[in-house]
Amino acid sequence: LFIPMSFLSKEAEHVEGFAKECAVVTHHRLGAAEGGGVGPAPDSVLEEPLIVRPTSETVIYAMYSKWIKSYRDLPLLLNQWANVVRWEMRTRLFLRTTEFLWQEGHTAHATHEESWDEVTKILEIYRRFAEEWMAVPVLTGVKTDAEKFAGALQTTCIEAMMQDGKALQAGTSHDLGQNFARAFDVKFQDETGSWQHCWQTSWGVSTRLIGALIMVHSDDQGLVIPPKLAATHAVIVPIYRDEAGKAKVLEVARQLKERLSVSGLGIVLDDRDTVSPGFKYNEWELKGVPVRLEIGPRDVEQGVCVAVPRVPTRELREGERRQKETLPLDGAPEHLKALLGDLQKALYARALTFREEHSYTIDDYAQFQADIEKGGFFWAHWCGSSACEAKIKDETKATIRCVPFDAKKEPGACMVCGAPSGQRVVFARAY
RNA sequence: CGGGGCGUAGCGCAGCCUGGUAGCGCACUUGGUUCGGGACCAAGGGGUCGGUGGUUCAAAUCCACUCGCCCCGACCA
Repeated sequence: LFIPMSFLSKEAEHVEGFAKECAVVTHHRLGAAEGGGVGPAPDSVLEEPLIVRPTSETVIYAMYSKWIKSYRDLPLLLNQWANVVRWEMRTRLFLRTTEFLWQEGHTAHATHEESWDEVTKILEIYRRFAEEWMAVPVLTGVKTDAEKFAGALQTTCIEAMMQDGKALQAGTSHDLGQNFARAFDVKFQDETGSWQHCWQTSWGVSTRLIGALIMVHSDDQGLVIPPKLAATHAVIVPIYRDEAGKAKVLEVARQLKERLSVSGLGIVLDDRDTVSPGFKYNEWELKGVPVRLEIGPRDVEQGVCVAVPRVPTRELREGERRQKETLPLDGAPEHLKALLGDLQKALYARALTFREEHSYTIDDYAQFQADIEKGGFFWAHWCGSSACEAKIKDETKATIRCVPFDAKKEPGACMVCGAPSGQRVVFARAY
């Protein structure tokens, strides 16, 4: 949690990147303050202030330099879930909180080829998690020098589009080269006995992903949680009028819950009788439970239940409140699993369609300046100069989200200066 | 730091301009009718208006000071 201040200053770019947003611990004790109450005790000043970690490269690499001596010690990987603090000027719920929980990995390798493999391997894991679990389509690519991690050779990232057309960096994987190895003296002897600096990587995703999940899928009716991430897959809402009906319906509902639960699904039976079914519908939609199963007297007679998936309300057609599907109670687990699978795919497809509908190729800078106002991703040619990048940021607040890996190679001219470009990069306003 | 706004019932707000000791919705309590999309009717309980000082016969309302919070910009995963 605490990093000696001197560690931060060992890698020049790294300090520069984080110095402005560090919480600093200067005392280790409170004492009586002059005007009453308590204050930092003057005689408890730390000889060296401690920094509340904004990221852990420096502490971890200080240890790596002690642990790593031989090529036989490599590769080395350390992963931790930890809270970090970045004293940003402005916070934003889920997206940029002063303190946040994240996962950070740190590796050391013998060769650059090997460390780069690690960088791309992790990025691919992040991509798959975003797309296959969160149902959030992402672009993968490399950050420009202006946007990369402080101290890295290169930063790769996954970038998602929110429903307002703004971009969100959802995860990063850094190629640190030998920068930190040199700063922290992380060296090993190779097979020939000569000393080499390690090649390192670091990578992370944070609770920001929760913000991404909300901003990509949810609507004014509440959360939308992709089935693969939902703890509760379905809620059963029993419907009845009188005590006799209640007994009959609840009995069947309990059996249904049991059958679905043993098949591995998370099921809640909402048998509260203090609120109406309609209230329950809305409440569970608010909580984002993927499927609601209604079961009433008529259904019990027919041996069925009614399944209603939690789809974003803007998908609903005119005059149609919700799409409903009648499932036979026999084989309910299989039917529900199929429905959840469809829902997962539909959420991804919907988000992908949204992104594509808000992605544009553009060559004219004046047009870009006008169009950027409506949000979205803009694929444009860029000469590679920081000057053009900065000019665009100043004039439009748009940044280069990434130089995409899978962009086709096509010659073009920089949107700003006209210098040659080998491929398009993605511009957007970002959170 | 620069700009803007707000503190009145548990929550969300109106009242303030044009002073006369508070009102609405939700929530809560009780009774009844309801229950397949956030129920309805009736009867209740709950605040002294962020704080301090001033003006006045009288202050949520006017004035001064003060405390707290929020939004926008620069920063940023």
